[in-house]
Amino acid sequence: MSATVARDETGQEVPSARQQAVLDAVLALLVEEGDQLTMDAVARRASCSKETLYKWFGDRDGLLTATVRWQASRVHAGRDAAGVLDAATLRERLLDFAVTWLDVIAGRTSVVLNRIAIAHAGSRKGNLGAIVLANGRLAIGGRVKPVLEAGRAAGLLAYEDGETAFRTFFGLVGRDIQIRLLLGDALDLDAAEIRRDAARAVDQFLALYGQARP
Amino acid sequence: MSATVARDETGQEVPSARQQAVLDAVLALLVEEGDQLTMDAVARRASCSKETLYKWFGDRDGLLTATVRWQASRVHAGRDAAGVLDAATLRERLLDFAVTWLDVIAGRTSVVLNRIAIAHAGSRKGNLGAIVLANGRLAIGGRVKPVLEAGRAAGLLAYEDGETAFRTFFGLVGRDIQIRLLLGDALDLDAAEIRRDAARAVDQFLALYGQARP
DNA sequence: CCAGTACCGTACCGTACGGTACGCAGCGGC
DNA sequence: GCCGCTGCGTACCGTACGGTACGGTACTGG
Repeated sequence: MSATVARDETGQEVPSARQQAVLDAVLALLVEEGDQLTMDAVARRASCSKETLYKWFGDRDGLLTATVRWQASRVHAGRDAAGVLDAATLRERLLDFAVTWLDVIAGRTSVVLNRIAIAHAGSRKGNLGAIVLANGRLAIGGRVKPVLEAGRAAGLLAYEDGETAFRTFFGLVGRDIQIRLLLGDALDLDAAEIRRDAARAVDQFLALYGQARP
Repeated sequence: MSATVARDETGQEVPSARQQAVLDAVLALLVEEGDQLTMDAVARRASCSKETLYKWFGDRDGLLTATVRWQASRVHAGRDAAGVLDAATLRERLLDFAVTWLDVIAGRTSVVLNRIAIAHAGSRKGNLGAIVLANGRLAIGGRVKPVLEAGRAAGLLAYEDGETAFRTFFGLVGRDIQIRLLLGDALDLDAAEIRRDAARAVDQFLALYGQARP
């Protein structure tokens, strides 16, 4: 109940350096060991006592939640410089989103964390799922939609419902990749393939929603 | 080791009526209780003994595998009458696939089974994931691609790689729906919305790949 | 009528794992 | 130096659950 814990701009507690090390250990274990993560293993890996884990994170769910948040806090990078768009810039911005998104969902960490969250959503108390959703699908949506809006304002895109347009973009980019990875399909994408996929998705999106500037 | 078990055309054993009842009990429990499925619960629900469960299915994994296969065997309906396509028929066939697919992935059973399979894929022995994949994504792919081929043969579609074209179709239909449901997002689609979504996806797909018959 | 088989119900076992208790070392404050 | 605090290491507890054993019942074939 100390009043000295740091908090970020949204009021979330930000873990101390030692706690971050513990959370990184959790991520490492998750990636290496598949998901049968035990508190003992975490304590051993992080060289801390189980009692400390329980003191800091409450229980196993708390540890998982903190881990997911911690990972999420790393992904939020990316600049969204605003301003009036031209066609080339719009394309480039969409391409950037697409590449970033594919990089994320194709990463081992994302796959494992999504698996955890999905399993969690299956057994009541589905806040983990909500967190992952908020920091994945919804976060990228929140960042892409303003770009689409700017594109429409500049006369480069035509659509009625921004949500629908974004979800189409999402579908064109992700296709079956995420579900296949979650289900254990090998399917490793290298950077070149990701760029190709992203470019194809952007081309298709612009073919559907783009229009020449009037 | 009785030699009298029935087998289907692919050599899979097909469960007896009593066994089917057990598997249905598993499905019901899965849907009702989230996924913390215990052998005790199954035995109680199906009014059979645990010993029988182990005799029939080997172990818990075997029971899960049989359940997934059993559910998969139900979905394989759907006529694929071949022949030369005209534009309206092609559209209708694609629409039918899209509606069917959305119906499946939006169903409680599919969500729960996918969750099980994904959790399973996270902890070694990922055959459950492979089975779900084979009967979901891959099965529908196998059925859609011939239709696309027929459309191309009829000069109604233009594409180079059938796999890519199909995956685009898949992305346009599914978008973020499956991952959101798996993560516990409420998002309940009624039949009308599914039809709208499916129609939009087909329109978009034809906008990308369709061409007037020369 | 008996033997064999199939299966239900239930008691039981072993263990893995979440969670707690306790001893001990390092360290800052008085 | 002594005291309290934080946190490591480890031993420990309780329980849920996978898997097994066993007794009892119904049915079938001989």
